[in-house]
Amino acid sequence: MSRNVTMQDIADRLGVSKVTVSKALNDKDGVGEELRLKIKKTAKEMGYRYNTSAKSVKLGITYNIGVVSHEKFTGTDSFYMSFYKMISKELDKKGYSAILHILSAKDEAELQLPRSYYERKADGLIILGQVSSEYVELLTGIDIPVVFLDFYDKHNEIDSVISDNFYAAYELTNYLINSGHREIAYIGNIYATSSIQDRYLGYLKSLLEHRITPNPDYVINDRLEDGTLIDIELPETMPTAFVCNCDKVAYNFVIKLKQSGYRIPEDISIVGFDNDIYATLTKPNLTTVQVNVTEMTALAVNMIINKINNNKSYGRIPVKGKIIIRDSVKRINLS
Amino acid sequence: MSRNVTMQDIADRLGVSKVTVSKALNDKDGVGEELRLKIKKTAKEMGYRYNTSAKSVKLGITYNIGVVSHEKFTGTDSFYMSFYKMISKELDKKGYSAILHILSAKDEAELQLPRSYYERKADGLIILGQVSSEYVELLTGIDIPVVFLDFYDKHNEIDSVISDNFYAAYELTNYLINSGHREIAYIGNIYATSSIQDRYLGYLKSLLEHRITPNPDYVINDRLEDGTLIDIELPETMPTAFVCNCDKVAYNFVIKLKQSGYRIPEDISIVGFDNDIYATLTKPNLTTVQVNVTEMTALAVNMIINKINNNKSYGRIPVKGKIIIRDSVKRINLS
DNA sequence: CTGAAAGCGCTTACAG
DNA sequence: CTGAAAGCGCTTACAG
Repeated sequence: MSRNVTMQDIADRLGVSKVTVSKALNDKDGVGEELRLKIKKTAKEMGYRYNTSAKSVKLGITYNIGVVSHEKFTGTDSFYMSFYKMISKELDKKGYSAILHILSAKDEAELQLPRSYYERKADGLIILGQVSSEYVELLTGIDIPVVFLDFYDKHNEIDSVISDNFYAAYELTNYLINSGHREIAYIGNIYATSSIQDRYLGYLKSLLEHRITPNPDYVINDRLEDGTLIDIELPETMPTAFVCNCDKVAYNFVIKLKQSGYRIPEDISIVGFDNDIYATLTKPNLTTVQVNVTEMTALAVNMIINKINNNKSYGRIPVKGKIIIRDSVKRINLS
Repeated sequence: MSRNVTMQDIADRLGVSKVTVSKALNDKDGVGEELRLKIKKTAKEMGYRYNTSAKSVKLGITYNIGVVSHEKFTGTDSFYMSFYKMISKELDKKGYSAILHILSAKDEAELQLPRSYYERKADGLIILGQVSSEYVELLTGIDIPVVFLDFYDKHNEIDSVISDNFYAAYELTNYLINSGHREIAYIGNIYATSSIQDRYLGYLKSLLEHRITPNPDYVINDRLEDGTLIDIELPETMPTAFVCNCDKVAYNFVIKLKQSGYRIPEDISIVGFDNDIYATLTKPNLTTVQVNVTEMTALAVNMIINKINNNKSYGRIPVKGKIIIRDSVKRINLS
């Protein structure tokens, strides 16, 4: 357990220069194959550990990526924390490390950037989930690359990977209509997040395409703009189906419907979004949409690394989700 | 958005030396108060960002902590991911960043340490959750401090913060006995993790203290040693109460009991552990134990930082949990 | 194929 | 209170 073995130490032991050691360990040209092997072997024997900091000073590259997510999205049963986990694994594969920064509401309001930025600990930032447009504005002005994940903003210059909420909601509503439903409501605060909004728009497109006149009473609020869930009010006249903006809300809503005496799916059909734990906790199990976390993660990681290396621009990249058919939708006999 | 402002740049602008700038920005002695203020102001104006890498080369300190957690503990509804989130926030408060490393079963078996170690990206490691004893052995031999969180090993030299599973299970079982129960079973594979084992032992102590002879049929397996949950077999003669090693298992078990025609808590009482999402998903809501994540996190973070700075040793520190009384236990009339 | 020199941005004694 | 000098461990031209 020798303290701080350096390239110089290896060089001394072998009677070569540290330049040669550096080349050998980094698999660069300019070292004989035999010598390279010997150097690597000696490095291992001596317990050499690469000093990333030293490399960073010289090259200005840390091989760290900061991942920023708002505290309001990272509760106990958090989708984004498992997203972060995937990002961390994916970055690790590519030789990078992931530094998480939970963005507090206070720091967001005061436009405080994460430590990894102020202290040059990261070469780029992945923003996981929505932040205020002021904060987006701030992020577009900093001098390291930024990629937005699962969220986009009206700023057209930002690079983002999003799940194709619009298209998925459109398909899901089509599915409902093809199952014979005509009275279909949407549950979600369409001003709270762009996800909820886009899902609403996809729902709306499906309605319009099928010449179903949208009913304003059928757009039902589920939360405050800060994300706090509120009690969902049933409309005066009930539709035959509800599109819920997420499985959790669907779960709560199904309980409420049952308490009001409705049977699912006999009386009321329900679809959710996310395919998270609530989808199968709900009885009957929810027909829902599964976000393709794996692909989104891979894309975002590739984007940030490419942006770091050659400053590429990508724009907004939607990733298709997948409809999971389960037992919460009734097929209505068409008259 | 000037690229790469350095201390030298600030010094030049102000006609002082970079040494003075360094002292001012680090709040060290040796600069006039007025000059210090002027330097800080100029740094801000010029958009100076501290270069941690450069500091690290000189000082050998990265202000990063690696957090290592086994992939098997970090599923979708993961307790450990929210634990990690707390750690990240707590470290941030102290000026550190948290680098997550998901330990794959393969890397664990091959005794591969995380990148943050091999590349000197971290000053210390927090191990979140159980790893194999070979891996623990490996970790005790490395030359940066390590703190184990929510897990300990027979190695007595390791520093660890654990929830006091033993004591909590003891109290929980006492509560059952005080409620009139005498036939009490324990559900959990007592060889799978030290948590499950300690909870079992606390249960056992309570039994012994109350002169209740332990019944071997009342220790019931719930999982394979790799963590995969298995179907729980009901004992031939049913006890009046079950201590489940975690809420999730309790949740599944309650469903099974109901399917077999038992009512909870009228026929069978149940207690869980963890107070996670499953505690309130279970109907009736579970009486359970809440792990004090906040305090455990704060302790672990303090420990690792103190170990880095003055190599202190702590040993095994248990943190008390809190019993949450809900509706899953029946008070039996004592004859 | 191998290596001497310069430099990345910072901090730490030490001298004035 | 202020700063010149040395050095942390590495990499990048460049020369041999």
